[in-house]
Amino acid sequence: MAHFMDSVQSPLFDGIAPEERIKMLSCFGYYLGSFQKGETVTMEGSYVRHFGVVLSGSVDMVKEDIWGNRTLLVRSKKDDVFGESFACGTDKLSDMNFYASEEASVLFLSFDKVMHNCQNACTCHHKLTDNMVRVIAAKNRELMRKVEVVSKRTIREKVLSYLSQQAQIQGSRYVEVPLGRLELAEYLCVDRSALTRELVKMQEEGIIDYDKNIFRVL
Amino acid sequence: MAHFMDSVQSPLFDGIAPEERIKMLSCFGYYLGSFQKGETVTMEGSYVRHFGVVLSGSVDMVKEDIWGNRTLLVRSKKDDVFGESFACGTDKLSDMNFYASEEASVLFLSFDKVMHNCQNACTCHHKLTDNMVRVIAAKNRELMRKVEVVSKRTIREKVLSYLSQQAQIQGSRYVEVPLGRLELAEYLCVDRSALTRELVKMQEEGIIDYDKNIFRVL
DNA sequence: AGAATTATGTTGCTTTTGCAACATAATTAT
DNA sequence: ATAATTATGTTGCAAAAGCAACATAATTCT
Repeated sequence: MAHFMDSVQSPLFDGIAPEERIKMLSCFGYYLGSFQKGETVTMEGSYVRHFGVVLSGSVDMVKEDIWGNRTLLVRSKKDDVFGESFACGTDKLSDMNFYASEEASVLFLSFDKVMHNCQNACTCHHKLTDNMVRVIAAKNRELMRKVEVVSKRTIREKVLSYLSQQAQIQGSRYVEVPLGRLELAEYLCVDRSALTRELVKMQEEGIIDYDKNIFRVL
Repeated sequence: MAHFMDSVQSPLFDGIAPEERIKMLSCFGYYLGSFQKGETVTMEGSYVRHFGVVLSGSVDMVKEDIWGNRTLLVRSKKDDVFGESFACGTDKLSDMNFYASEEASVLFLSFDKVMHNCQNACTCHHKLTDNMVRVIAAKNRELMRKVEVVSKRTIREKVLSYLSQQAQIQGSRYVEVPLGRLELAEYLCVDRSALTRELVKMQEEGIIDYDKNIFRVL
C-alpha cells in the first residue's frame, strides 16, 4: 500500500532508505495539514516547535509590517522545508507569516524530535541532523540571493538581478518566472504598477523580452 | 599556560568543556589567520572548505556587483561564525567577499571535519553538529532581519526599521549603531549622502534624536 | 606636527519611484 | 452564463532618492 512518504524527495531525507523513513516517522511527532489557497499555515501553538515539509503545493514565508506592507521572503515548493529556523531557535517565536500560495499539503515534524536521538535509537538521526544543516544552509544562501536582488537601487537593476539568478538556477536563457506580477513586485520590494511600467520600458529599449511569465535577457 | 581557545565563547562550542574543546581541535583541521583592517579574508582555495570563528576584531560579509555597488550583509564579531553556509554547500563556491572591518584574528575549521566523526571518536561531535544547526539558523534569522529592513521603500522607513531592531536587540531605547555612516548606508542599501540628509530631516521633525552613533527613536 | 587619506556633511539637479485612480483582462464563484 | 472578485496594465503627479561636486571634520601615516 502506498504511503505518503513514498513521494517525498526532500533533501532532508537524503541517504535514508524509504523503509527507514517510514519507520522513523513514529518518533518524529509528526502530523499532517492541508491548506486552501491563501490560507494561513499555522504552526502548532504560538511557539513554533514544528517545521514543515511541503508535500504538494507551495507555502510562502511573508513578512508584514504595521502599515500592511508585505514582503515575500521565500516560496517553498514541494519537498522544500520551511519554518525550521524558528523551530530551532531558543525563543521559537516566529515573526514571519506562512501562507499557502496555492492549495498545499504539509508534513509537520517536531524539530527537537528530529534532531535528537529517541529511545528507539534510530540509526539515522545523525544523517538527518547532517541533512538539516545542509537544508538550513541552503535557505541561508537563498536569503542571500534575495538580499542581493533587493539591495539593488533601481527597479531595473532588481529585475535584471532577479532574472540573471533565475536564468542560472533554471539553466536557460528563457526564464519562467514562478510568480505573478503582484508577487514579483512583492519579492522585489517595489510598487506593482511601477514594476509593470519599468518592464514595458525595458522591453521598448530592447533590454529584455517577455511574454506573460516567460522572460529573456538580451 | 593559556590557550587561544580559552577566550572563545562561540555558541558553536556551547556545552563542550574547555579541555574537550582543545582536545577536539586536533581533529578539526584548523589553522589561524590574522588580518589588517580592510584586508580580504581568504578562505583556503577558491573552494571554501573552511569556515571561520572570529577570535578578535570583526569580519564583514559583503556582496559586490559588476558596477562596484557593495552591500554589507552581515558583520561577524568576536565569537561569531562566518562562511559556514558556503563551506557546507555541495558546490562550496562563495560569491560573497569577506573583509576584516578592523584588525581581526580568525580560527578556521574544516567544515567536514567538524561535522563528521573522526577516528578519535570524539564524543562531542554530535553536540557540535547540534550547535552548528543553531548557529546557521541564527544567521538565517539575521538575514531575515536584513531583508525586513531593506524591503522598506523609503530611507526613513529603513532607518526606523533598523533602529527598532537594534533597540530590541540591545535592549535599550538608546541605540549604539556599530557602523559608520558609510557602512550604515551600505547595510541599508541607500546612498550615503541621501542617508545623512534624511537623518537630519528626521531629527528636525522630531522623529529621532542622535549624536554621533547614539540614536534614539522618539 | 604636518601631510595625506578617509569619513562625513551639504546642496542642486535629475531620475526614479510610490501612490492614486482608473481601465481592462483573467479567474473564480454562483 | 453572468456576476463578482482578483490580477494586471496605464498614466499623471508629487515625493523621494541617486548622483555629483564640493566643504569640512576626523583619522592615519610619516
